[in-house]
Parts: sequence; C-alpha cells; structure tokens
Amino acid sequence: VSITIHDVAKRAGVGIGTVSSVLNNSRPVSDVTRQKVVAAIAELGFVPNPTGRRLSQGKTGIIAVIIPSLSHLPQTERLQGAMSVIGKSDYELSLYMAETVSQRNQILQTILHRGRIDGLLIFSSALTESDVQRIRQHKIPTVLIGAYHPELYSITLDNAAAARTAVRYLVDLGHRRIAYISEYIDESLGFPVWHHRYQGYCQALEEANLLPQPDYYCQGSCSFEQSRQKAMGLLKLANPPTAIITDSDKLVVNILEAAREMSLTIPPDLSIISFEDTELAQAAQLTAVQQHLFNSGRQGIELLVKIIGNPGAERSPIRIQLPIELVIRRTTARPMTKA
Amino acid sequence: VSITIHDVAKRAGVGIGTVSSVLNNSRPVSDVTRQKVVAAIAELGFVPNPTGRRLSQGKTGIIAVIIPSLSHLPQTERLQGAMSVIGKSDYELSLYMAETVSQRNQILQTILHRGRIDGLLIFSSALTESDVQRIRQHKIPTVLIGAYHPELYSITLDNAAAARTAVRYLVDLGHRRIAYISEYIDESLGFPVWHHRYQGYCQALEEANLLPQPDYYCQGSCSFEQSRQKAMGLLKLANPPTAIITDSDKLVVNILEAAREMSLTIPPDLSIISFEDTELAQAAQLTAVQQHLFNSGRQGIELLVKIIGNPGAERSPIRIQLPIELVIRRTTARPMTKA
DNA sequence: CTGTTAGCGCATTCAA
DNA sequence: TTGAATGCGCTAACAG
Repeated sequence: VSITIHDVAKRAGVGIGTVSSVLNNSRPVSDVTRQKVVAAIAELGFVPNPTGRRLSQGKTGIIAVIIPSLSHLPQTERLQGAMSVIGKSDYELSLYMAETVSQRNQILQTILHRGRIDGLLIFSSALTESDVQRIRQHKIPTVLIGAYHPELYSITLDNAAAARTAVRYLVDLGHRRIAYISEYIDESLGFPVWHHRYQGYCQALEEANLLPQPDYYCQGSCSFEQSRQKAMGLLKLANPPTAIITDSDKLVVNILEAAREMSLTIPPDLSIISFEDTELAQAAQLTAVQQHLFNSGRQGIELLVKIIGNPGAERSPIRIQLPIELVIRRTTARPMTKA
Repeated sequence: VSITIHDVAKRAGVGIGTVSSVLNNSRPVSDVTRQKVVAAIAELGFVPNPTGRRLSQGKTGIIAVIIPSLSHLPQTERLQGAMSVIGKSDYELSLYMAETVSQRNQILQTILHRGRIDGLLIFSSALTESDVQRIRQHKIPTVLIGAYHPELYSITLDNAAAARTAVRYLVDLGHRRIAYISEYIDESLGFPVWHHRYQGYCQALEEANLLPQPDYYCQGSCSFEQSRQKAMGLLKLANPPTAIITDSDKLVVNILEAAREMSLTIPPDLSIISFEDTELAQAAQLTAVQQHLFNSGRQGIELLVKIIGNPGAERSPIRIQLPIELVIRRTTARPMTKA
C-alpha cells in the first residue's frame, strides 16, 4: 500500500541507489538528477520507512528514558525537555519508570538484554557499579541527568553552589538564623543531591562566620503533617530562624501553613527559599532556585544523539555542569529587627 | 555481532523456518525438534530482533500516546497504567504532549503522515471532526480514554454517575445545602467532563427534592488565590453550604485553607468531596471519587493491542464505560445541627 | 511436519 | 556520477 523508494526511482527515471543518495546526502549527485528525484518525492508524497532504514543500518532508532517518578513535577518537566528534542529527531522515545532500585535493575537488565535501544537516558538515579558495568558491557551510549558517574556521560546541576547562592542571598539581606529543612533522604535510589545542598549550606554559613546549628537542620517526608510539624518545631525554638531553605515546593507550602498557624507573616517574619522552581512555586510567588529542568532534559537528548552518532565516544565521557540561578520573588525580605 | 535465527537454526540442526515457527507458534512443530530449538535458543541467549520482525510484517511496533499534560497528576497516573502493560508487550510506547488544540493537530498530522505507528492512544481530549476524519483515513487503530467519539473506540468514565453518587452520599448524611466548585472550563481541548458532572449534580439534587441553587455553583481556575476566594464567597453566603463538591484535589486544598481562615472545622462544619483521588487526596485523607485512572490506562492499551491484532475492527467501535466509586475518608460527616 | 525461498524497505558496495 | 546487486533479520508462502 505504502510507497517506497522503488516507486520514487521509477517515477524519477533513476535507480534506487540514487534516490537513497539524495535522501541521505551519502554521495554526490548531479543537480539535474537531484531535481528529478526531489520532484518525484514531492509528487508521490514519499516518506522513507524508518523500519527499513533501521534494519539496514542495524539500529533501532529508539532512545530509552528511565525516570524515577511520574508524579514528581521536576522529573516530568525534565521529561518534557527531552521530548521537545526527540520530536524533531529521527528517534522515538521509549519511557520506563523505576521507582525503586530493584525495579531499575530489572528494567536495565531487560532493556539492555533485548538490545532494542540505541541510547539510554537516565534521570536522577545513582547507579550501582554493577549497573554501570552492565551498561558498558553492552556498549549502549548513555547519558545521566542529575547524577554522576565517572565512566558515563552526565549532565549535572551544581547543588552545592545553589545552596551557597541561596544562603548568601539571605545573609546579604541581613539574616543570621537560617534553617534548612530537607526532604526525607532515601539514598537508595537517588543521587545524594541533598547532601551536596547541605554542604553548600554549611559552607556559605561558615563563609559568613555563622555556625551551622544542628537545631536548624532537619529532614522529613514531604507529607502534609510531617513537614508541618517539622516547621512548627523550628519556629517554636527559643531562638527561631528568620529564614528557611527547603528542598521542595510542596515542603514550602506546608511551611507556609505552619507559619500561618503561628500568625507569622511571610515575609518579613519569615523568609523562605525553595530548591524547586516549578509551576507551584511560580503560582505561589516563591523565591526559588531555578534548575533549568526542561533545559537539562533537552541537553541530555542532544548530547546522547551526538554520542550515538560518534562511535567510540563512550571511552571519554564528559560531564556537563548546568548553571543554577536564584529567582527572587515574594517570599524573601530583610528580617524583622528585634522587637 | 548479534546472534540471529540462522545461528539458532544451525545450532539446533534445523531450518530457520522451524525456528521462526517455534518462536511464534505459527505452525505445528514436533516435540523433539521444538526441544532442540528451545535448547539452542537458551544456550545462545538468542533474542529475536524486533526490527527484522517488523519489517517483514510491515509494522512498526510502536504505539503513540498523546497526553494533554505531564504536570497533571491524574494524567500521569493514567500514563503509568498504560506503561505497565506496554512493558510486557512487544510494543514500544512513544509519548507526545499536546497542551493546546493546535499542538494536538500538528502532532496528529505529523504522526499520521509519517506512518510510523501501529496504534494511537489519546488521553482526555475532545477531537475535532477533522481530527477524526484524518485518523480514519489513515486507518490507524485508535482508542480514546476519558473522551468519546462515536466513530472511535473509547474508554470513558461515567462522570454524571460519579457526581450523583457523591451528592446522594451527602444527602444521605443529612446535607441539604450542597455546593459545587468546578475547575475553570476550557472546552477547547478537554472533553466536557465538567458539564457531565454538573448534570449529575443537578440530577441527584432534584431526586432528593432539592433545587440546584445558582449561588451554590461556581467555577474558577485552580490557582491558589482564585479558588480560595471562590470558596470564601460561598462560605460567607447568608445561607452557606454545609458541603462542597469539587473537581480537583488542588481545589480542595485551597478550600480547606479558606475554611480554616474562617475557623470552620472540616468536618463537621463543612464536608468536602473531591473528584480526584490522587496521592494528595490520600495524604490529606479526603473523601474522593476514585476514577481508576491507572486502570483506565492499562485497559486502553489492552484494548488497542486487541484492535491492532484484529484488522477491520475499526468499523464497529466499542465504548467501555468504567465504574467509578466513592472512597469515604475523613472530610465528610453529618452536618452540624442548626445552632 | 520441515527445509528452502522470496520478499519487507532501505543503505551500501560494486561495477560501470 | 550512477544503476544494479547484496544483505540487514525476520515471517510467510511454497515445496517437499
């Protein structure tokens, strides 16, 4: 039913090899013949069949993306970035979700074993050594986003720098008592981003000659109740913080809640900065750290496609560190002067 | 590099046709030869190359999913359901996002024209007639989820029934003043689910001999401020509702907020039911309408695969209506007796 | 029951 | 610069 290069060749009065050459610029073609071929393609509305192409080239044209969660906004934003490039390329994007380490292992094993993919993009997941070995054995071009391994290409975010920037901004505003509520730390799957942020937080405090106070750091799940209580605990300290930095925008919403219950106005009674600049952060006008998530997804695919087209590239993986910036909105201000 | 049926055939001492037969059960094979083939496959760790298979069958092995948004939890839940089946099948899932009608048009056009897909799954999107015509022209097996068109297969949710159930439950509890805050209605892309819900709401009220009061119905965006104000307006009426039904869990959270500001306890001062039973609803213990979203995605793929395998099926599309049920949690109770 | 052969649509090599 | 022939891995039709 569908029309093939043979039809085009016949129509243009040339051989199929020539049509293919025109299609791929794989060898010189005289202008006259090229015109004829182009015309024939247009007249027939010919579209090359990717399956044939793939078979002949021994490729699948499929890029697999492994994502830890679909209900986490930052991840889906990143995914949208990836999709935006894939749509224009010759690749299809095949999606896999791995919520746990064992799921990830299984997916990785299946995917690699079946050999149906040309490339692999992994989001925010700290791979085990055996995972990495498997990937390298199969020689599948791979890019990590939001995670790092010396033997693989990666696109990372400088979380420590982000934390430093946030703290410095608060210090410059005059804050001295700065707390950090981090998300519950499940290192099993994730890359230790929280650890890096905590380091940056401590470092910036020290630079400002402030001591990181154990009381001012806590971690908890982002459930409504849990995080609200953490915040309440912080705000009820004898010497409560005047500013709080926090991992996720959900956390912020719950902190806002806790503050309201205590009749604090935000700001100036309390300043808040989130590490997630999502839709929610924009809607609630939160000062937040912009991580260029969409962009990281886009660049991930671009890099991957480049690697796929450049065999042997696996041997010298590159790490791209993406910039991070603070978006100042309405949840930060100078602290209240002591009453 | 990779191993093929020829290798298996040689190893088992049979012809490739026999290997293929064993692989696909496409024709009878004696037990002895089957054993030999199976053994050879295992020893060699052979996995059939899907590209070869597809080329030979003239299929692509790809199912495209068009989703209106990736930041909307109900949609991603549905997507997860779809992915759960796809992983076990021979198909790959290719994802496309269409946030507007024009985007959807473009995607549809591109996708159909390229002819790289075997099937199409469309989430919560009211297609235009020209969209439907295009789909039927290309004869691409298609399933709609959360939307309906007489000429296409569809899996729908009975939103009117859901609304009736919710209202009846409230009426049985003793509520007489029941309001409905709906999401901002953008009919351009979506299926008129809100309309159906509104109808169900009115119908159930009438069955209970209650008049739908215009004051008790409003719609607004789910932005924090907007929806909070809508709720406040409702609660400040001379004769405020004792129960509110609402479209999304985000809306509920904002209503809770408004209620708290007015020092209302939920319940019993106010009862609330949401039409979205998401993670958030579970965390906040909301009484909600369970829509089996995951399940709808799963069934969508299953149905689509069935249609693909059954040529000519497009001519008599079937509509599957999924059940909906009320999950009773902690935001509903008998209304306060008049003070 | 089973081996052999002929394509599927394309890229590519080999001749011309 | 170009046409024709070969093969990618597989399924299906054909011939035993």
